[in-house]
Amino acid sequence: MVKNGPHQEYFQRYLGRAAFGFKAALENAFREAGWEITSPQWLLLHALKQEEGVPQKDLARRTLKDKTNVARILAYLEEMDLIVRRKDLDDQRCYRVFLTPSGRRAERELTSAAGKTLKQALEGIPREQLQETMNTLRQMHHNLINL
Amino acid sequence: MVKNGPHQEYFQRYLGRAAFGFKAALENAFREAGWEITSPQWLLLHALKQEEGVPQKDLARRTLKDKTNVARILAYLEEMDLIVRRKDLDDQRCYRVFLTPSGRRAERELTSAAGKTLKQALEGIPREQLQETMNTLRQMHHNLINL
DNA sequence: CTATAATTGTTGCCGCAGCAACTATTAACC
DNA sequence: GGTTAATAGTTGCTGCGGCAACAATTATAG
Repeated sequence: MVKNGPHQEYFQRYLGRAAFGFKAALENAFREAGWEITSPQWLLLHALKQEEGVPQKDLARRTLKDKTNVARILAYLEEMDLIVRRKDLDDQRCYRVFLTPSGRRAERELTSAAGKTLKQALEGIPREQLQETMNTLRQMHHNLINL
Repeated sequence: MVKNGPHQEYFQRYLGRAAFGFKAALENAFREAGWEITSPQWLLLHALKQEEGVPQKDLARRTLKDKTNVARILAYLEEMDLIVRRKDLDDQRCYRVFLTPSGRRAERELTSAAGKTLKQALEGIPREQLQETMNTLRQMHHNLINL
């Protein structure tokens, strides 16, 4: 505790700054690409691209978001004509969510911009060090879920 | 891009989960310690402990928060009797923010709980790997600020 | 000394996020 | 078949976070 204390406090700070800074950089890149889209909105579009026609519940599970939240973000995306929600005829409780053509275009361009941003963020970091870092983050997440 | 793409996408996911999971674990630990305090609120208390009597502007800079946000969080903390704001007599524009006795006690107990939580989160991760990870996160943040 | 500019903090608006309570629909049980 | 339980989604409330506009105070320029 005495030996590790200071290191740990720095760790916490760096983790927060990296995560937060990346989110900001993402939204800047999106804006420069001509899309006024937030990072949570993009995450939903991205999840939707990988599995279209699913009910909101599944999107929530995939993106680790609250179902309430997913509903509201989808409402925004629907206003922007990036997605559509259609009632499932077999189960009238749930919607089936689809990308519109412009939603598909948005997802493609935004994902491309996100890829470039991530590449810039990781510039100058050796491959093995990156792998090591991912192991750390994964272990950390694993430690936290049983808590 | 083709070779690093998948790694990078995982990186992004792990970073988000680690940061997010830690925040949740923090607030659980706070609750178990008997304090209904959020992690941003604790960060402000912690910053205040290190430098008391400063105007809100300085707290905002130190915690990387918007001044608007600091004002609102301080309002909550003041309602809970953890801090007090007194007008600076020399410069009537700004307040001087102080911890109350129970605020000082809260900061001590919360910081202790946070230290334990961080220790648990980093359990089983070798020292050098942790150092390497911190270097990565620091480099990442550095890459991002000029963007 | 006065007019302008910079600063400190607040308010309003929007968006993300979690929780609890609610409606509507489907499933399960007897 | 009809009551009960489970599920999908929405609404309300609260708190974090950023941005723009604003009032009040101080600093600066002429």
